Amino acid sequence: MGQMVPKVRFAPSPTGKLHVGNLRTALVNYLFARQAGGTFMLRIDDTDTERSSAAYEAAIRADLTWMGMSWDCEDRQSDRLARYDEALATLLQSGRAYACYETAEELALKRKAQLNAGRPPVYDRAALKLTDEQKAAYEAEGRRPHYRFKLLDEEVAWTDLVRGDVAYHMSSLSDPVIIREDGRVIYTLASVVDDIDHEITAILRGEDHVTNSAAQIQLFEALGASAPQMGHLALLSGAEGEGLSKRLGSLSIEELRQDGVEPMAVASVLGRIGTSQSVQPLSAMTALIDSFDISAFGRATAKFDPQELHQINARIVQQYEFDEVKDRVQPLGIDDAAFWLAVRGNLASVSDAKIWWDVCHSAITPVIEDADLCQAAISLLPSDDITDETWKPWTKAVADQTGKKGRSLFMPLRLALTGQASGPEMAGLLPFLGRERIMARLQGLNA
RNA sequence: GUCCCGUUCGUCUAGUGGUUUAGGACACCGCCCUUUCACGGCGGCAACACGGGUUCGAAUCCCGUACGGGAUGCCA
Repeated sequence: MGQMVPKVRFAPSPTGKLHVGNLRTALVNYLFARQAGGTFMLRIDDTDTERSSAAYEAAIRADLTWMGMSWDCEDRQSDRLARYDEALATLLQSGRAYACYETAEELALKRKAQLNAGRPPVYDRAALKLTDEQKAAYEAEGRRPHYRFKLLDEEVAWTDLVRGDVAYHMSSLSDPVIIREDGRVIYTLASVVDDIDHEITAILRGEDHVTNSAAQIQLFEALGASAPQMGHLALLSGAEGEGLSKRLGSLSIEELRQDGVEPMAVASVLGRIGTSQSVQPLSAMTALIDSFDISAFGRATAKFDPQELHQINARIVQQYEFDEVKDRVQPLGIDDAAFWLAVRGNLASVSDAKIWWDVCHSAITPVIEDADLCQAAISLLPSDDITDETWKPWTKAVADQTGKKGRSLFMPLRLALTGQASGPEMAGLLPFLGRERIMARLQGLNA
């Protein structure tokens, strides 16, 4: 079993945008498959037709593609409805599924009553006792049945890929509804049927699914299959410890992308957070794949800090060669490898290069902190071509003449030449400024 | 309410009864390097949620408490 080639799936429901919690699940599945030379499948879980939309599905695909996570095959639940009907028939025949006629309101009422009585809100299986006459009467009334899967009252145990031995008593669980009153299948059933048909070997998902998994293990067995391996990742929380995975709006991947976050920064953080491996800026997915280890994931909720993401991002950006960002900076008007090299060390995002491009190519308002020093600099600027060799002798000469050194020598020049207190190495920036701007800015002129 | 799960430096964690003055990474602070910032090098600060118990000995085992998370849907 340990030698089998894994086949895993990421099964989003297209009812919202991907957020960091979702994407982490996808990434873990992807890495798990890729490391073992297995198969990574994308499955669209669109059984909830009311909430699903094509736009969300497109957004999910776009996010995965942007991340560089390719999938080997895909399927969608809405294309497989006939298979779910067959599964229901099988279950009905073996007595593991049964028709129910309560309305949603009646069930809500029952739950409330149980809660008030201090009992767990478990479905009482009243429908199991219905006679054929009673069922006929409901049907005559216009009620359509929904179907539940009959849980076996026993302990379900499995060895979880991340949590180790897990055991769950089914007594506090309701028989899950698997087919709605209107005939549409519910995820609980559809997912199991798909996993069987697609021969999924491991299900890696969030810890919010543990009770689902317990029930679904019985479903696998009732359908004549054995359950795949299960792995339940601890959820991520925000800085305040609040749950993240169910918060649709928070930290969408689309948003991160718009903020200039690199896909590998996202992968570097999400692939390592909550594990015993340290988060470090990895510039290639292969590095993450090679080092992936499902057993390194902890069981405790990990805090996701967007600031850490941005730090990792900056370091990845600073390592890029011009060729790697060419396609993105050219539209900004930047087509100069030397310039990229000169400024990359101070960027937080690729598009920040534009800030320094503008400093070199458009007018700015210089900050004159030490006018005397600037005058000295003007008179001492070498007359030959300005290169990255110019800065050192020039500032040396200014230092000799003015007696200034260190910060008091340096900062006024930086402020005058760039208008900013920090930035890329001045020696490298100087050639791109050009003599004219240098002279003008040292005089305090907008140039 | 009930059922699961979790709780070690600011953060992610190592640690499965003695080898631990609790280790690493990131962050932070300092020094060095660089006549800015960053990078790099060196160093530093900093944690076993609480209370009982078991034991010669507990971060590690047991019980309880607190706090947090998840589940409890004709959502996924």
